[in-house]
Amino acid sequence: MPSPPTTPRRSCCPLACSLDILGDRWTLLVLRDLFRGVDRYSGFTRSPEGIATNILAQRLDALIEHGIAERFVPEGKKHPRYRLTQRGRDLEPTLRALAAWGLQHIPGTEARLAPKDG
Amino acid sequence: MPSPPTTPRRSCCPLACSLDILGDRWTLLVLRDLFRGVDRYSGFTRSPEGIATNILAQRLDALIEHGIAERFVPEGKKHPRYRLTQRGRDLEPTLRALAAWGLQHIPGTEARLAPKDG
DNA sequence: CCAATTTGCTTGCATCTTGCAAGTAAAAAC
DNA sequence: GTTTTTACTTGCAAGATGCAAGCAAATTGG
Repeated sequence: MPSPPTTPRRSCCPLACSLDILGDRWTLLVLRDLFRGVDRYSGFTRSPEGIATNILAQRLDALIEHGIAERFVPEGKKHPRYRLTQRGRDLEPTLRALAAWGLQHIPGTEARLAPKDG
Repeated sequence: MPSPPTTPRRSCCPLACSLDILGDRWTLLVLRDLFRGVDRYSGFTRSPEGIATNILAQRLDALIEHGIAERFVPEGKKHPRYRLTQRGRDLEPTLRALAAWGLQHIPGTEARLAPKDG
């Protein structure tokens, strides 16, 4: 469920609205990690970009609030895990398109997000 | 020609590098306008999101610096115009994917970027 | 079972980025 | 040739980000 718009939206343009949610330097990287199977807080912090923990906490909360990811606690454990929802998985084409562009146009980039399988 | 990385890149991940260039709330909206055929400074400011002029100038400069857009002056005119380069046009799949996601998942959004034609 | 380590955060603060409102000189329109 | 528009720049307040600590609960190791 997308809660009522937290950030007042700038327009009804779907691109603008998407950017209200995803348009910053970190959110899509957290998404990328989720796609790769990272599911624990400490996992995200180990990615090479080195996200600060306060930013990470904030981004995870926002992703959950927007229904893109969810928190869950595995049987018999206490530490929470994170996973994508369907809404989050639907962002795969976006991530692939962006990554493909980077790979093609930015020298020195290397593919990591698996081409077809995870 | 991509000039030597202006912003020190956070990693060699193509997604991260793309986000170093495009990952903010305005850049992709300027791109959207360019795709729609907006080619003048004042045109961008009339989009419903209402970009501030200092941000616009900054973003246009960055897009040009990264070879995504270019400035040109039409015959007999003095005021500059802007257009996408091939590198910029290659971002179309990304814009479409993001817009499609917004359209599908964010209530109250309306399509504008033409489905096939411009 | 108990000590040591890891995890999942929060807090504080300096710095960078945004947003808003004016201001301006050159260009274009009338 | 006077009015309007255009394409910016500047200044400043407010918000976001980055970094380093700090901390209690959870997990690991012996």
